[in-house]
Amino acid sequence: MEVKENPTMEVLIQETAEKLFLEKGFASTSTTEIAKEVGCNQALIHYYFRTKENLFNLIFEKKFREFFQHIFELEDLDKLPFTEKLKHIIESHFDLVRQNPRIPLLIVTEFSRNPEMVAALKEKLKDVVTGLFKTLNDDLRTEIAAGRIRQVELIDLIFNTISINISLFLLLPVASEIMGMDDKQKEIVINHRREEHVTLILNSLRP
Amino acid sequence: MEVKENPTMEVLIQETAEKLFLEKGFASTSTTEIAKEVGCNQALIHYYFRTKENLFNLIFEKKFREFFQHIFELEDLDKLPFTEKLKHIIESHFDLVRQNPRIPLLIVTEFSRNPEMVAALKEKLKDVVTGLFKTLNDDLRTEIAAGRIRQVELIDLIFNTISINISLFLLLPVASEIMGMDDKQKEIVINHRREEHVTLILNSLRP
DNA sequence: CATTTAATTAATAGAGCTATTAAATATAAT
DNA sequence: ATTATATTTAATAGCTCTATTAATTAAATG
Repeated sequence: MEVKENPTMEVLIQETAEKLFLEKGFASTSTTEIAKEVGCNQALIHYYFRTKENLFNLIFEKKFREFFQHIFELEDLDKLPFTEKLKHIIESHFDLVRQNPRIPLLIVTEFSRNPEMVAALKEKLKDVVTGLFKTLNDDLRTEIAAGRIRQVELIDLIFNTISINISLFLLLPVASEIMGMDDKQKEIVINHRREEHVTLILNSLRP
Repeated sequence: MEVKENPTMEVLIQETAEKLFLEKGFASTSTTEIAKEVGCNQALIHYYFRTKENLFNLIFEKKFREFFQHIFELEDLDKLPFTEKLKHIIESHFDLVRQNPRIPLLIVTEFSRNPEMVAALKEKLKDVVTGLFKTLNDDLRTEIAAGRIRQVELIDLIFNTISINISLFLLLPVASEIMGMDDKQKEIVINHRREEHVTLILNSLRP
């Protein structure tokens, strides 16, 4: 095993492929194009990854896992009161999506191309999900019982959070074009929405 | 001008193309495939529409316009109190997306392929948008002034509604696969979420 | 009916894409 | 230094795709 000093061609290809697949999806990205952007021969991609599908699946799995792991990798929030905890979860999910704005789209579009792939990955989520969900659900039940929060299912709460966060970064490119916004304005909107999402979810939980 | 009795080849092609483009997007749908599904010669598609891009743009514009027009084609809600009006808007937007679950995805993905297209269509929205938004915003300001609703911008309210509605139908295919849901269960979830979306938005507006 | 026009097909040019193979070059090992 | 191994490239087979053209069939018109 050699130590990787400078970016190896293999990783350079993977990084470039990742960028292009996220930008344009599987079908619209050719190995020829990846090679051109990397500055290497097109056959090299097949030398390292054999098929385009292989390369894509590798990247997809990695991104998929990273993305969902981060969602549930929350530091010890135990000490915080429930709404503070929730606020923290919403915000860190928001930040995660902000840093990976195209991954939800990739997952959704890849799913129509190849439903088995996502199905195959669900196992990897099971335990990670049950972990956080169990304690969070206990907390939620306690709050509801104490009358501090309206009757609501955890799954709905999570769905609301994910929905509102991913939609922003899904729609922003289109919306900003329609409204003629520059980068600075987008930045302002994003920061504003970060607060709005917390307000939306937390306010909606009041009994 | 002839009366179209049976579906003409031209419209049959358009309908089939519409179906396939919505299912698999522009890049993954070939004119060869459309022809095969229609049961005609592949050249016929180019005879009627010259290019694949042409055919796609035609369909895209039509769907785009239909979709946004329906959003703002609300019957006279003037008599209703504000929250009732809002409830109605959320629900009818929900129903619109339910009937066209893949169009938001089409718009978003097409936008990365061809940003000018969406930019070009924004004109068609301007007047339609300003119409409803003006009166709705007046209502909203009145409610806020009267202390019946928290301080909120109309644009955020609309963004919240659109986000939560489109996300459901974007994520449901993936989520239902991960959770192993059948059609009946999906139906139940959809109906449940329809109520939850109204609750979420309306509750969040309380001062 | 004869002729013009429209609809449809067969054939194919031309391009790009994926994947493989064999040759060339660089790197490591003995 | 020589051999072995790994990396990279050139060339190309084999597909599939889009678009065009010319030929064929069907429909409409005078």
